[in-house]
Amino acid sequence: MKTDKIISIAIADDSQYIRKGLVFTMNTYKDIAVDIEAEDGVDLLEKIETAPKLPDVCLLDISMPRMDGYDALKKIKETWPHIKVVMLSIHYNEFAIIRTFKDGASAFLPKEAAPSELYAAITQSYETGLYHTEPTSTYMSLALQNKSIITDLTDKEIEFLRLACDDIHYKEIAAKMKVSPRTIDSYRDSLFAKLKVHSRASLVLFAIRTGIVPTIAGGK
Amino acid sequence: MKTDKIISIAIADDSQYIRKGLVFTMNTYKDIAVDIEAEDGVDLLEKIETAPKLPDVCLLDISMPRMDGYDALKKIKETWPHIKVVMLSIHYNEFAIIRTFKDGASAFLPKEAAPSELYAAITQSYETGLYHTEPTSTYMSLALQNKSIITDLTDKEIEFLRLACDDIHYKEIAAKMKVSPRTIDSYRDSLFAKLKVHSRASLVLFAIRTGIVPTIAGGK
DNA sequence: GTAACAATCCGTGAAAACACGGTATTTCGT
DNA sequence: ACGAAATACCGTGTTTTCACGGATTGTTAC
Repeated sequence: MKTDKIISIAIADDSQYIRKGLVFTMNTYKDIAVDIEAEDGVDLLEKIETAPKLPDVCLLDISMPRMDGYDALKKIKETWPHIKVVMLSIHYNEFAIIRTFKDGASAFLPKEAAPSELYAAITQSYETGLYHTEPTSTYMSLALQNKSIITDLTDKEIEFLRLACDDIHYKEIAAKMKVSPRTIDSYRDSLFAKLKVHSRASLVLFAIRTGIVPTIAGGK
Repeated sequence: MKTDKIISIAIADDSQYIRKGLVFTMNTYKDIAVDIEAEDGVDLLEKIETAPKLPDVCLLDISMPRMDGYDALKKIKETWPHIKVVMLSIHYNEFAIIRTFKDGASAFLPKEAAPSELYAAITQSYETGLYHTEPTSTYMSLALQNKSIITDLTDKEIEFLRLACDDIHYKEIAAKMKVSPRTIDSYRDSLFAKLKVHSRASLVLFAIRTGIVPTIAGGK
């Protein structure tokens, strides 16, 4: 490595066994030290605030209770823009990748990434602020050219999406969102167009696969 | 412990970091030895077959590529009925629990279970063949009294369920299953009744939350 | 100030999904 | 060999979902 500094990292993941595995793996690298372990976004932010010194890089999962990785990333980059964030998630798809890079992530790896790739992502993010792999750079350039499947989703669309993942009719969603059922049709139609799907079942799949709605009930 | 024998266990989970965390955790107990590590059901069965001696207990995840935990459990109990199986999964719900106990599982723990509970489940499964916790024994007695939400799902219903988790109409599912669209209606209606839901969106949620359909696309 | 764009809202008709109420056929215990 | 129960199958009508085309408001760019 260019520098002999020891990179201080924080790890946030709700599974204690994954945390243990990651800490164990990272500790095999001499120039990396795991200084913070957190089990969700809220926990992570608290621990960063009270730590004697800020971490250089955060390793973030997406699906976590209380505060998920999307929101934690946003907060971190707002508060400490120089902290680099490496996403590490099972939700490895176009939407999640574009969304997190837009919010300032430095890298995005799938959860099955090899330790050596994780190490490369952390050190390069620390040194240059960015680490791209084949899928992530492809998605990014498509997004820049507006050729991406997915453009931004609005807050209303995300709210609708969450409510659509339940055993209720659009009429009831309209009541909960306090808008007309016709407006719900519009949210749905615009989501269909953006995601290139044609059924509510597909919306549910999208919501779960991106982590917008938790896999397990009552998670978020 | 009653016995001073060292319990030989096998671990199957598709995440290398979870495997590492579990091995690390289990190795802190003197009377447990992790002798087999596998990344999916197929891998596990191969390794059990070629091992110098059979494991006493298997620790099984549900969602894995190639062969999932449901099928791996079935194969193990068919081939080596005396091997005890402890399920350890994020899919901790009534359906998954009842289904795996019917197929001969000895215990079912959620993925966030503490190491001490995991240890208790393994040792007690080894000694008595069963380890129940509050949720699992409640679900089991409800199932015995036929008061359970979910009775068994037929093979056709599960096949339909998998196909329903896609952006296609029932008509196309009927074509793929080579039955009339009316028959598809029946599969759907009987699933609605068994699961007490009223929409296809809910079927998708059920399929993902039980692990019948993988969270990530193209997984199984 | 207005063109361009995005977000919100809406009417209508066609298509799909869903509810209800059935009939064969098979399986299984006795 | 029999009835009970589970499975596979189907017709019809209602409700919901979806597609298409359009109107209104608010924001930004110049």
